[in-house]
Amino acid sequence: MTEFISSSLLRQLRDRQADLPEAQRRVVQLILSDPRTAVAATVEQLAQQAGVSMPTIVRTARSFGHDSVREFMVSLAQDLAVTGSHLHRSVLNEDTGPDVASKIIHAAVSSLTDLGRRIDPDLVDRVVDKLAAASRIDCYSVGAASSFMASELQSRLFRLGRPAHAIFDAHQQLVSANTLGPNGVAFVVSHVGRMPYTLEAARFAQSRGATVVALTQPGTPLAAMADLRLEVSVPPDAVMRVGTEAYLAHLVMIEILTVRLAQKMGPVATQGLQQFRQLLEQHGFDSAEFVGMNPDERHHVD
Amino acid sequence: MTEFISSSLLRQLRDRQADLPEAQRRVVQLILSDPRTAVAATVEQLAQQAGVSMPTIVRTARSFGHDSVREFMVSLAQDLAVTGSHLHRSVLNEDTGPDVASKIIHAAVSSLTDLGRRIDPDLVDRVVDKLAAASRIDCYSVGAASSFMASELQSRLFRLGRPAHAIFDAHQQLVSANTLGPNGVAFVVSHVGRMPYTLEAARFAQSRGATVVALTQPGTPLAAMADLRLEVSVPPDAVMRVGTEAYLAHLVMIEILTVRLAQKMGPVATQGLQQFRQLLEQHGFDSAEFVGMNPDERHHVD
DNA sequence: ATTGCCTTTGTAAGAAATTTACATACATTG
DNA sequence: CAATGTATGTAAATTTCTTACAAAGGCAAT
Repeated sequence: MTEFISSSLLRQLRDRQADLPEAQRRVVQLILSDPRTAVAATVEQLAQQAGVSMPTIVRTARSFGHDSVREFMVSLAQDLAVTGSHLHRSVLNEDTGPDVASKIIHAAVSSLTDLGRRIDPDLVDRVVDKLAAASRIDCYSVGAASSFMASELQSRLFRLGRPAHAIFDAHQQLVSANTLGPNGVAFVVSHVGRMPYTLEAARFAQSRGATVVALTQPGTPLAAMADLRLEVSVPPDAVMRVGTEAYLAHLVMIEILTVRLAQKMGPVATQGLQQFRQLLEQHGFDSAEFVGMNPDERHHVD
Repeated sequence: MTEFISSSLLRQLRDRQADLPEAQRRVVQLILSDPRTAVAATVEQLAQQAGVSMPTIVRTARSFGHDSVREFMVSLAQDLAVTGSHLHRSVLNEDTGPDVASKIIHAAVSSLTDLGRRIDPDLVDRVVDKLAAASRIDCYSVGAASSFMASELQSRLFRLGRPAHAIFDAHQQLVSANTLGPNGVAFVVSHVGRMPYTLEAARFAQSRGATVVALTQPGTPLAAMADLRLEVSVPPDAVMRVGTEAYLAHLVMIEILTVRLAQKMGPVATQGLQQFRQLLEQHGFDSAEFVGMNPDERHHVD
């Protein structure tokens, strides 16, 4: 239903401005220098400020593939809301408190929208089908972060009635790999994707007929060997920024997978979940804090 | 520098439509029924489709505090880019794969932008100052998710040279609380914020003079007793409880805190961090995988 | 070097869209 | 049942956007 917007108009403006004729380049520079003001301006104002004629504004809009200035502006406005005009996203020392918060949030948001652009629904569905049919799903991971992801995934799968386990210990991963068999799935979560022991376990599982699903970034050894690659690429971190964006992307990916799985497994699973939650709450547990959430609660499938 | 946009225009449209006169209500309904088309439409088209006159469109724009239709549309476009028009954001059974992904991502994004709107930079700075000055920072948490958050926080603080510990065990939380003292900080992470033991530990720490910082949702017992409340509320229409969105918000909040802390602690800390990363990478590690790891867990990798 | 063509740009007219001014209809209240 | 106020539409006025066309400059081929 909803389409993701083409691709950052702001970025296009920045990247292609050099190829443009003089007058249009000035227009682009003006827009780039203060996009928030620019979206609100009329063609006349823009022309005046950039020191060009009105038709040049129209031409500029057309240069970027829009039929009318109006359309171009709408596009720009949407883009602006997402990227917040932070083409330079690293936090600087002189940034004030609000700046820091805003930049970090914008970076997070744009990494998620990026995920949305890159995601391949067919691949997701193939993974989901695999998960739905698997005789066993073992989630391997390394590192605190990935461990959390793996156990989050495991608990969600488990609550959907799928036989899932989370395995963090390298040795136990090998043991698991040995027994997965042709209908088993080894779901490996590792952003870096080059942890020898875990890789070895995955390869072993694969050699015994299991399917290896990898949640990792593109170009890693893990991605290379996996049967199904859920690739999440994240912009390289600037100075102080550490992997938050990868976590966010992983979490969201896991949510997408499990929601889709719940949906595909139909009302039976969905109902079961609801009952489960009620049960938990009757006993005074808070299901959410308990084991992460179930997909059904948030995006209740009905 | 960057300002966050007022507050969801789409939501306003939905909520206030009942109070509007007939003709304007029809306009709002038309917009709401297909916002993507609406932003691109002209006043004339809109008027025709809604079965009203052109001035009514102008009036509607003004009803929502905008001087011109143009301004109104820009606002709408920005809003649309963020919330993706999913006012009803639950996933439906008939949604296709792309729909599901899109809805989930939009939900995640809008919960983050929401965080951006609500965040109080002064409060953040007060917390940061506390963390910078603390003689000890103990991070308490409960549940798989929060545990991850707490250790993530701990390891970041630790790498900034702050004496931080992550404590998940209720009993050990009490022990810690006993020894924190007046310059200590108990940083409690719990979205639900009503876990008796942990609460007790926090109260105990407080009674002994320590500062209690809480990362939780508004209105919880934890929020009520904390000295400094970092409140994260999941979007109001998020039906049930914690889910991915709360995690995302927590992670981002932690990032904001630690980045700000690094910044305030000056170039020394920042440099240290950079050197640390370089060191890791020289040794073939990817710093990303380390994030969230306790230093003593490092041997898992390699 | 000059001609001719192509590209870039601006001017000014034209078209389209938006806003205002005003009039009408309907309801509400004294 | 007037009188006032609100809600709406009509049509004109205004603003904004687009097109047509012409001028200026550059580049290649003669």
